[in-house]
Amino acid sequence: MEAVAAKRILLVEDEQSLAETVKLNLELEGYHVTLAEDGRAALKAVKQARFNLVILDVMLPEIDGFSVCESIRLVNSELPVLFLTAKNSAADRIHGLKIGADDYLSKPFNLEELLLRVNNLVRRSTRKDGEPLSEYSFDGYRINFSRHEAEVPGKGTINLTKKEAALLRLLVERKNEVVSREHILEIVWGYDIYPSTRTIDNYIVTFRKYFEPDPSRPRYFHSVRGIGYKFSEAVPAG
Amino acid sequence: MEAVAAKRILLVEDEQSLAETVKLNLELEGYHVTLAEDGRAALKAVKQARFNLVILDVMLPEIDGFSVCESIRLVNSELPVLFLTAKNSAADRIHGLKIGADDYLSKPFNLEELLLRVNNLVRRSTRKDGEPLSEYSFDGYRINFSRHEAEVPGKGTINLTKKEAALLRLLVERKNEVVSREHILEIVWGYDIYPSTRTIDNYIVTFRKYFEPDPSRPRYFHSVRGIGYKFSEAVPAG
DNA sequence: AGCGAAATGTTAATCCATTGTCAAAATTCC
DNA sequence: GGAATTTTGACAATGGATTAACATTTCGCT
Repeated sequence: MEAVAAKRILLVEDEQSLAETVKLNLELEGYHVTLAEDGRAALKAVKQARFNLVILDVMLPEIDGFSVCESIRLVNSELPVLFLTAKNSAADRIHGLKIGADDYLSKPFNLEELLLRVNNLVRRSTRKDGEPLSEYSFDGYRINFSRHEAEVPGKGTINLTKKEAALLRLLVERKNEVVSREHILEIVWGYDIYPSTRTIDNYIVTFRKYFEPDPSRPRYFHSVRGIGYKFSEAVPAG
Repeated sequence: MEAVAAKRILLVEDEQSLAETVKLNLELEGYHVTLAEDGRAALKAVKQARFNLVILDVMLPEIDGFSVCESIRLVNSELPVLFLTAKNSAADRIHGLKIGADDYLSKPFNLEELLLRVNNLVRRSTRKDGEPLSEYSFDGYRINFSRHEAEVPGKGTINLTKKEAALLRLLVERKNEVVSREHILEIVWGYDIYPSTRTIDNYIVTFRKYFEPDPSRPRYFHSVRGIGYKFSEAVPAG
């Protein structure tokens, strides 16, 4: 039985004592909490590490919480954001929700309520999607993830290694979507492992060798610069 | 192009006029709304049909909302539940959240806020694999942010780069509003990067090439002199 | 109206971070 | 210990982001 990795929360709050209280309580709930004291630090943190939730104060030095949320949303639409703020007019709440917040709690807040709402958001966002794919076919190729095999017309059967199978499955399960390098690391490698970014590319190279008729002009395994990779079933050749 | 099935909401509220108002507004948002006037009817409805969200009043004849929620949770732990109620003590909210509510809004509530929270809950819970979390369509164009693609009738599919996607998204999210150059720089580029303002124009040029039938006479990407840019869905041609 | 300044449109060229590639090193697994 | 697998590091190649330069439009001003 493997231990479940602690969910990670980015807490953005400049008020020292409040931040400490919240952090402590979240940690008691089993979360791993990173603290950022202003908007700039928050954006930096989001770029560098992977979080399951961001708790954002609105009134921050430097960059306000709303802007931080907007910036996050342009790049990452999945990451749940919870606003925690003294601004409590309906207009503020609506603004927050409109720019992509998932919840909005106003100060002074009840700690237990915060924890419950946090649990909700984290639970919802980390829920597994359906059955893991065990087999997948496209254009005559056939991949069997549980057996770690791939059949390639003309080439015969290829044995996939563990990591190959894991990464391939991830890309196929998210077919047509761009999967970010961060996400790949999170899922295939795990949170606290940081292999050099060359590592991922190497697997892509391998996949291209396996599946691409012309590896230098990929039809299936596309790279999206600055973000990650995308597996897509080929479109009819032009 | 397949039509997306309307999301289904079960609204449990005994107060006639309020129920009607909420129902109407949810329907305007494109939801299919079923109304139940008491807890018993609510439970029956949940058994008979599939819903994407339940909006529950707490004070109900026959069976109160809390009990309804608990019953639902015994059978279905996924179905999002939103409480909508006059009971607004912290204790009530906590109780609601504890027994499995996903959100808790107290009367009197702001209608827009309700709609936003409903959207949130439904969107997150109905996301299936491969379904984009964020897509935007207008006039036959289709922009898919999770794929970083735009479909243009007649031209096929265009790949969007990182910055293109970010800026496009910002403009689209603010459709019909003017977004200032300063704001664009802040949100898309960040706070310590100052590219020449020509840079933004270049992206606009690109967008016009992608989307405008006649790039020199923009219908979608308008510049507002001295301020910034505005994306607007085309109005009927004059 | 006509002029000039300022803002925006447009193109092409440059720069540089990201990715492709491969061989060698490190690690893991029998 | 030896084979398979994974990771790293060096270098090349690529393509997206940015800028510079020039064209055009807009708008205030007389």
